[in-house]
Amino acid sequence: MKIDIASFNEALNNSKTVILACSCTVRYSGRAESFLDEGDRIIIAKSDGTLLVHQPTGSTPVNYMKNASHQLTLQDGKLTLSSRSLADKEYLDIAISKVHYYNFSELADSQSIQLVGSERDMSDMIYSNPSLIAPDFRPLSREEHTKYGFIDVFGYDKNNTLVIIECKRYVADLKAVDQLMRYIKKIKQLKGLKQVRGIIASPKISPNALQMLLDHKLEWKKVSPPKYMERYDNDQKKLGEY
Amino acid sequence: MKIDIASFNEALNNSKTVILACSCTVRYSGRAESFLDEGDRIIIAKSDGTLLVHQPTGSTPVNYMKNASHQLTLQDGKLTLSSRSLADKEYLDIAISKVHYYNFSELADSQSIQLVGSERDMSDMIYSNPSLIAPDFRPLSREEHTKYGFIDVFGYDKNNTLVIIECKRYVADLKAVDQLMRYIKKIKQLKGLKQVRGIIASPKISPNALQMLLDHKLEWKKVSPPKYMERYDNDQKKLGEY
DNA sequence: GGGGAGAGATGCCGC
DNA sequence: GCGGCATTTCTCCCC
Repeated sequence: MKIDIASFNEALNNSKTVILACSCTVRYSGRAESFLDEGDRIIIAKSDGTLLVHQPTGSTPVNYMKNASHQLTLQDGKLTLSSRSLADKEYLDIAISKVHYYNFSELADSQSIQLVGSERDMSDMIYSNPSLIAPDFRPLSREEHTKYGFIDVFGYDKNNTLVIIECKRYVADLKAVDQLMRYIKKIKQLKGLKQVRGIIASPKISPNALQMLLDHKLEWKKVSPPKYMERYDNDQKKLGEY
Repeated sequence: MKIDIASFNEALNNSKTVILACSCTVRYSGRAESFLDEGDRIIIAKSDGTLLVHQPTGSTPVNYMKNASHQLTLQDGKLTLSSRSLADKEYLDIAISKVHYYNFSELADSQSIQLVGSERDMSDMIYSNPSLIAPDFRPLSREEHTKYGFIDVFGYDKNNTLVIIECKRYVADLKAVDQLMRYIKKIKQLKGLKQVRGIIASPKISPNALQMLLDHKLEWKKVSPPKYMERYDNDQKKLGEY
């Protein structure tokens, strides 16, 4: 397929979203260096300077650029799409041997995604329902970004011992234990406390992480992140059943 | 633009890569729940069951599916692209109000990317050039996946003290120190050693991470990941200058 | 802009 | 399959 270089570049420079399917090689230089030999790819160029190179399989782009400007050139019969981010010192060059098809249009989207079920939702839930941790647990605050560190929830147990809770939305791993231990060490140091309880709240925990927790006399409490929309949908279904 | 539902579904079911630009809403339910209100998006459906929903800005897909099967349906005048991954219990529905354009074709790509400058390349470099760490450093092995943990490089210094090196390709942070400390603790325990040196090798380190390192009598050595291709290019340029 | 941490993280490798 | 970990991580939030 023939490509109209002038109109293609005009689209790139006029806030259009450009799609190009082609056979090409890709060379990248920036934070690392990469080369991708000849093959068919889908290329997306967005108005914000994003450029994505997708192979026919896989969910992540094989190459990409951010905050870059792109230009299509034809020199000595070689068609090249170049992307440059001078600020980040990143360079990407696509040598195109065959254009399968391309398209572009002005796209408008002012919406942002609403998502439920994050770790933040989990700590909110625990704060509102402290009995999920223990019957006598009293959450004190949810100061994520304070001088004490970015702690998900902390409070006191029935013996007035300070409790630090680290939430994980899926499997808690060794890194989660590292994190909890680091927070506990810092809090002990800052508040001059001898004893602080540490709890990981997650639906699952890896065996090694659990072992490490127990080795350091820390605790695990099984808690799952909330999914309000799902509950809403289920409620709606139930209503419909009547 | 009108869409040919039968041929669209045939493309989805016959290993084609499908591109669709449209105005739509997106609902997802699976590991979490999400909703995205009306706006223009680019949708990519790959032959391996990947589905990506891209907004006109941003480098990451706003929604996505993996290992799913997709189907376009028209019911009561409502055009819907549904993606299902029964194995993962994930569901994504795109309600399409307007089709801007679409395209599909059989894409062939047997290449995989060659990348230089990773953490692995860095540990290889240190293993080959131990003087990057210290004049008398003797690397012993690069057993990344052993019972001792996934240690990048370890060896002995001039006093025959065991040295563990953790490489980071960019800024070493608190998590990197956590990791190094965990490895050291484990090695001390397994080998019954009293003293083990721990070194983070990275081009940069965050102030707090450096503080934490020094607090625990660990060390930082400034090392940058190699970029062979860049060097090759520079050599070529230099050659051209003569 | 840098630091810290989550993510529907993803992808890779090893067991 | 799970576990551990890097990633051109990306993204958000706060200082």
